[in-house]
Amino acid sequence: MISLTEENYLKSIYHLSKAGMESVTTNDLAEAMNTKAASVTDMIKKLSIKEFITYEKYYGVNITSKGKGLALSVIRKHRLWETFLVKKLDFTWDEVHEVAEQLEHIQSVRLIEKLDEFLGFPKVDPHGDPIPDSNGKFKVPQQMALGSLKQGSESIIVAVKDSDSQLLKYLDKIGAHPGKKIKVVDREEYDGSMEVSINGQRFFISKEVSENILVTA
Amino acid sequence: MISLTEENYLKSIYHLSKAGMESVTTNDLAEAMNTKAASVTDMIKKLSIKEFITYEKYYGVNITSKGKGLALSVIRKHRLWETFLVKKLDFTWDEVHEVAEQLEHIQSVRLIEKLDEFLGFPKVDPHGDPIPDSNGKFKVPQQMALGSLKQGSESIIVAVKDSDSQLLKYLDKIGAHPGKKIKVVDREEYDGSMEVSINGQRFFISKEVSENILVTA
DNA sequence: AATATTTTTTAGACCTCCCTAAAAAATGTA
DNA sequence: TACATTTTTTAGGGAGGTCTAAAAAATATT
Repeated sequence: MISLTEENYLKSIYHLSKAGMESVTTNDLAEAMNTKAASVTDMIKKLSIKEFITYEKYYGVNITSKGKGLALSVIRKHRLWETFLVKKLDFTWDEVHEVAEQLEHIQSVRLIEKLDEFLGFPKVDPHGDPIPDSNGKFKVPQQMALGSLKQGSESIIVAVKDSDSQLLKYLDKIGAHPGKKIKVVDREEYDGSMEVSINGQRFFISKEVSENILVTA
Repeated sequence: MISLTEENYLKSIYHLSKAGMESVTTNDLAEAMNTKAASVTDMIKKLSIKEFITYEKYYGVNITSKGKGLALSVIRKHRLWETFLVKKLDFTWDEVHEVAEQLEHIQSVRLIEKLDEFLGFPKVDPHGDPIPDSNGKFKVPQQMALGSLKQGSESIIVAVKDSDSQLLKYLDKIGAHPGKKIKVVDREEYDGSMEVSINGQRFFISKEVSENILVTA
């Protein structure tokens, strides 16, 4: 049996190792989990005994395929629940994260298969992130940060990186949803800010924002 | 903050005090919670400090109105989720209990209000039990055990007492759902068994079963 | 290379919830 | 009423998860 806390650690380890490639450090994990390094050391010992990760003292953590499988099943549940909340219960996309953090830990294979079916087997969640299938497989989306595009280039929004509620509310306001076309009208090299056009309207967005909008060519 | 375990204790205390009227004993609670009397003593101390119950040594436990409110909100969630599982995800009524036991602990007022709306503000769950509103109010159903009816009497099934999966599967098989008419054709005083007719078909049912079928005149 | 700084681990402790064993109170019986 | 039985509580301890403080290892600086 795996505990709720262990699932959350595993999810963080999975996400951190995707991002950084290198093995995950104790400190990174402590920050991600909002806890102290000492607590992390305790937990990673347990997770490595259970063979969800491999762990070498003073070096860091690597996720095993067993661990990856479990992390992906939690991520699958999280994204299906988010989709449910937005599509069926009319939540806005900035409201779903917190609740999905709880729902992702419900243990019932049948429930999640039925939910998937009920939602029409969606491939991405409301933020544009891919939903793994029951085997943990999903298409790696061809995506890059809007902030890395040259002036004049046009692209389609596919996802939003951060799930911060403030950011999502803002993107909602300017109409920057997955699926929408976005054009880089102007780009300021000094501070990385840019002027973009969405739905024929123009907006100035900061570097921070432009790096959180993921687009495809 | 209230823990998952505390919520479960409170729910049990609520149900036991409904059933027995008297104050709830440590042993009853231990049996209901599948734990030991000593553990119960620990927990009821905590719950009484938090003023969800009053507790007198060697006497027993009484639920406070604060405690009742919380128990009812958990019960509301449980029954709404059961309704969701049956109505939207095509679960059968014998499959829902276990999953609803987990879902009932999800903390989000908004979620449960939206879910209620999505389901069309149902008044009873799939087993015929009333769903409390957000203030904990619900109509106390006029109901009695089928087993207490005289030979020849006709009534309508309103609910099923036990949520045991075996029982529910059996009731499913004979078509004994809430809403259905049922007639006591014959009644055997020796062992309390009876012959009943549902949908024009006749079945022999044991005393145990007849006491778990709740009907209204 | 020696020293200073940062990161990580160990040690010891606390809280929650559970347990077993034994003591205390309540209840039943002769 | 005195004794036996049952119920409940206390005492002490264990597993999961957290923390702070201090030690150990790794890394950076001079």
